[in-house]
Amino acid sequence: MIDVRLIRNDLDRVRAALARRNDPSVMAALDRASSLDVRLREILVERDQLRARVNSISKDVGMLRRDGQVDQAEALQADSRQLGESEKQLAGEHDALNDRLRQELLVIPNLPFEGAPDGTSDADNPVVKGPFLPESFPDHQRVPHWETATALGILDNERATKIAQSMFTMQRGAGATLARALCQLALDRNADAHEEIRPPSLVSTATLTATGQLPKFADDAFAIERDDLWCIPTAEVPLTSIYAGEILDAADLPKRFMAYSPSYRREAGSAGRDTRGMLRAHEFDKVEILALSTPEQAPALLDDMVARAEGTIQVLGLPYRIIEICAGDMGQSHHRSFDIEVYAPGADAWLEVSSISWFSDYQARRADIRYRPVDAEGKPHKGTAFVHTLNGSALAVPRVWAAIVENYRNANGSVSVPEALRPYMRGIDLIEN
RNA sequence: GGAGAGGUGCCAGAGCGGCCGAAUGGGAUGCCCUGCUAAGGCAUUGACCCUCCGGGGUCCGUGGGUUCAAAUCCCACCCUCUCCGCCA
Repeated sequence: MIDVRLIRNDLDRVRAALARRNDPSVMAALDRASSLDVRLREILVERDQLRARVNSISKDVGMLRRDGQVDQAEALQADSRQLGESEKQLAGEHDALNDRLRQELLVIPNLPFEGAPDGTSDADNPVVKGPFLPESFPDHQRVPHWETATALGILDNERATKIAQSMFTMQRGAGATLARALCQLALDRNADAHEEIRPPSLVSTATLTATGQLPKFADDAFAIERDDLWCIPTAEVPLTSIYAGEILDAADLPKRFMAYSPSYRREAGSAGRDTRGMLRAHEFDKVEILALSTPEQAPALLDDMVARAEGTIQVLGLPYRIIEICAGDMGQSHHRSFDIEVYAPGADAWLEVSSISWFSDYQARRADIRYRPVDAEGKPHKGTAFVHTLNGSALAVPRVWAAIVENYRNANGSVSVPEALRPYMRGIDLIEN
């Protein structure tokens, strides 16, 4: 969430920044938050003054009783009881207002990065690198991966649906091996700078709130209500909260993590879209990279993470482009965001295979992840500050899998295994019937 | 799942309902002493909120309650540890 003091001290700037998101409901929430904050502070001051009086009377009562002056003590107690009543009432009002303010703040999105492009939808996202495409695609690559893969026996979505539900997938044989090889490749390529984590795939409500999915996007997540747990929609969720509620040393930053994990999404708003093949599923595998950093370190880390995701796509030899997300199309928590898209000639579509984002201190404030800042000489400042968080997919398996099946399809219907994956394929370099 | 014990500051650990934001020890930092090292002396050492910058308030696992007053009493929940049960 954004800093309420920013709303208090520089409402115009916040309003201007959020206006770029092009969402009237956000502006309304901002106005409500602003006036709630004003009233909240009035009540806070009043409540604290009452508390101060109760505290000081109570001290006097204690002393009078010790000195045996029971009558005077009881008179003061009667006073204090009265004050206590009004204090209790004010405290209740304060807590109620505070809850309402927090609810408003939780749905107010992050301020977009000043340099992020303007725009209102994905149509306005500029291509900032590429596209890197071959001159043309032969006809044998113009076959959708679900046809090729089903024919080769490496994709069996019919049975996945029987076992679970629609929008679940199942890879078999070399297809399953290929999926796992992609994970292994992505992990190996990022192991130089990241600690590997195997996080929980089910998390608490607090954890899912920290990264921004709750309360606003509850319908997008699978809930295990009996146990008050949620299926993670991405490893970003547990990784971000590793240091929730903790204060880190500046010298330990950046902290960089990578994790393979399954990801679960209800895809509530996308029934019927991209339902074929591997393009959109309720469960998929992904390798995520993530950093906790100082504000100063964040921009360079963002570049580095984009370059890492791009490098993996390059080494797989897939056609791709990089787009920057415009202010009106950014996710709620995002400050600045880039997508890598791979071209799938069979489906004739650009597939988003990686999204790398900088969240400034938005998630860290929700998760309460702080650090002790230091000055130029390395001496600690007074106080603490929130870290910045960044994360992105190092590799999202299903869409890359799909793009490989389409781009590496041979004229006879077989699929070649990209060089970079062969070490992980138990000697399989051609997938055929 | 059953039985028991426990959750206090960076760590360990004390804490009678008021004199407790909290003893004591350790650690860390600064200064002093010391030829160097070891030892020693002194001091500092939590976070957060509001502020008319004088100050005021909150936090002893979390949330409620009792009381003029709660780390301390009561209730619920969470977590940790030990034993038993179950189990990949």
